[in-house]
Amino acid sequence: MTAPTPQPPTKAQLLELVAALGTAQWQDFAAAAGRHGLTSVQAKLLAQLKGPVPMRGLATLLVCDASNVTGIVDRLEARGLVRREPDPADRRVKNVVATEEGRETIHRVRAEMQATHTALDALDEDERTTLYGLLERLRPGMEHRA
Amino acid sequence: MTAPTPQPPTKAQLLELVAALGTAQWQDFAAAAGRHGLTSVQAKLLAQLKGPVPMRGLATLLVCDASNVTGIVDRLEARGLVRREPDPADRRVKNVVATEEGRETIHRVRAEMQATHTALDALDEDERTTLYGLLERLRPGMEHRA
DNA sequence: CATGGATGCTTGAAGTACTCAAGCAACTTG
DNA sequence: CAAGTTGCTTGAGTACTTCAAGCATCCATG
Repeated sequence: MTAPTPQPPTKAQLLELVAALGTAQWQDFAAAAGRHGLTSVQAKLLAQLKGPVPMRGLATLLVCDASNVTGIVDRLEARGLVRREPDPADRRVKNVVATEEGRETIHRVRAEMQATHTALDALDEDERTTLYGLLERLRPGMEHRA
Repeated sequence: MTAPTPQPPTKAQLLELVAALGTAQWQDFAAAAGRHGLTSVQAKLLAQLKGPVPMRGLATLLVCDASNVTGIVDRLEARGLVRREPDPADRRVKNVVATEEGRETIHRVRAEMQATHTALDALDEDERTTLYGLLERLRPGMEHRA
C-alpha cells in the first residue's frame, strides 16, 4: 500500500470518480427504497427524520421549495410512514415525525444497500480512517451553496 | 497529517459522509446546469456524449427506461444542444451526438462547479493520489447492479 | 427467401417531483 | 392594534419516470 507514487490523478479524473461513486450509491439507495415501495426522494426525506422536523426545515435540508415538501410528506403520510404533529410553541408549524413503521422501513433500506456495503468492506480499518479524514476535508467547501 | 490513529469511523459514518459529499456535488452540478437553462438530468445526459451514442446506450448509461430518454433528448434537441443521426449500419438506431454548442455548454457547466473545485483544492497532490486510490478500490462493488 | 422472434425507438397514459405565484393563518414588532 | 414576516398549502405548469403498445428493422431458422 501507499504505492510508489503513481501518477497523481488530474482534478477532472478525481471529480469523475467521485461523481461515479455518488451515482452508484444513489442507484443502490433508490433500488433498496424501491423494494419497499418508496421513491428515492421519499426515502431521502424519511432518512432526515431522526426527530420531529418542521416542514420548512425539511425544505432546507432537501434544498427545495417548501411546497414541494408538502406533496412528498402527503404521500408518506398516506402510507403511514410519517405523521404531522402540531408544534406546541408555534401553531403555524407542523412537525413531521417518522412513525414506528417509517423508522423500520428506512432502517431496512439502509441495511439493504448491498452494493455499497460490499464496496466499503473492501477497505480495512486504517484505510477507512484515512478515507474518512480526506473526505471530511473535502466537505466544508461543498456546504456553502447560496 | 496522518494523525495519530484517531477512532476509526464506523461504516455508517463513512457511508453518511460519502452520501453527503455526493449530494453536495450533485447540488453544485444542478445549480451550474440551471444557470445554463438545463435541468440536472439534461446536463447529465449531455455529459455522456463524448461521441455518438444510440438512444438505447443512453438508457443503459442513465439506468432508466428507453422511453424516458426520448423525452430528454427531444428537449435537448429543441434547444440545439444535441442532434439525432441515423446509424449507417442499423436503420433502427438513432445516434445522439452533441452539437458544438452542446459541447461548449457542458464544458462550462463542469467548469462552473465552484464548490466542488474549491473543495478539491483543499488537497495536495499526495492526498489526491491517496484518495483516488481508495475510491477506485470502492468502485468495483458498486458497478454490478442487476 | 419467407417468417417468426428479437431489438431499437416512439407514443400515450398515469404518477411523482419540482418551481413559482397566491393565499391563509399565526407570529412579531413598532 | 397595524404592518410586516414567516410557515404551510393550493393550483398551474413543466419535467421526469415507468409501463404497455406499436412500428420498423434486423436476424435466425427452416
